[in-house]
Amino acid sequence: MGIHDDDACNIGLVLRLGLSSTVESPSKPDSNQTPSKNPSFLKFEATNFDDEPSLTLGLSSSGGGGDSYQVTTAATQKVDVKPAGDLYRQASIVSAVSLLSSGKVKREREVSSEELMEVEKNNNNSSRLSDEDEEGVNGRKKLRLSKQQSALLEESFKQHSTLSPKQKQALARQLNLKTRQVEVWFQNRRARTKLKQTEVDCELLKKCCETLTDENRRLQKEIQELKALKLTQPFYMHMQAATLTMCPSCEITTGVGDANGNSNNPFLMASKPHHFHNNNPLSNPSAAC
DNA sequence: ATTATGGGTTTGATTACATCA
DNA sequence: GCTGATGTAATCAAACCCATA
Repeated sequence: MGIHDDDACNIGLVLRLGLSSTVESPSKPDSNQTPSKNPSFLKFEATNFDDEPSLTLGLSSSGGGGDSYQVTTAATQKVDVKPAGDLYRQASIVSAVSLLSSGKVKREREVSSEELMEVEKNNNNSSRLSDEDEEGVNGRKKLRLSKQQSALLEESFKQHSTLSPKQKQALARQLNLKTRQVEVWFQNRRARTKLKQTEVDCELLKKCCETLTDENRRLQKEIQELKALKLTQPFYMHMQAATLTMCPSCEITTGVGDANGNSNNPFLMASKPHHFHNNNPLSNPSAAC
């Protein structure tokens, strides 16, 4: 799966505050969806006190929109595997890399010429089911890739997160590894990249959740204040309501007569800071604004 | 300063299962 | 429907790292 670093930034938040006690996300994933098909879906239920304004924050790999309470991120797209040209282009890199046996890295595996011969021999046996060879004799001896091998694998992974059989074989030859080992390395790399990205998404959503919870609490308080105000001066508020308009996307209430937002109306909400009007995607859930 | 060691982390490998041609 | 190839998810365990005594 090709997960790009900037995916984490490609998140839009929408916050709606309503008086109903339930909030439904129309674009939430199908409940039958298996985790493997939508692994990045996460959902948080924010505070919901007094059965009034409630908040749901979700993450889906599909684009959310409309009235959904969702955070969306474009994650885990499958990357098309192109023909092997890119890999072959790297052959010269590997050749050079294989000459650089510095031995300065503590964990780096020293590869003797005998080992290389052995691996080369094993490369001829590249079938998925026929790589069992030496395992049974020596027990589970774990291979440690050299720094150069790891570097080339990483380089290849940057270009293709999955490899065709021919690409695997070519790369295995260049690395003096078995095809199966290259295959396993890519499997693990994909899995761990995905896990890492999920953790990043999770942290991001936690922060979003905290932000939105605070905002929810603030708006809840604001509603209570307005209700109290309405009770004390019902007739005056009724008259003022006719002069108010509301932004449909972010529900900022403004006066009609003043384009600058200035008003001498003492009951307008504009005196409170509107937290979402900045460029920070984390604290700017209302993309519509 | 050196060494042993225990715990945490990284990573190569295996297994089970799903999907698709 | 069966089969083989290949993918993901979960897991194991060797190798490594590092703080501590």
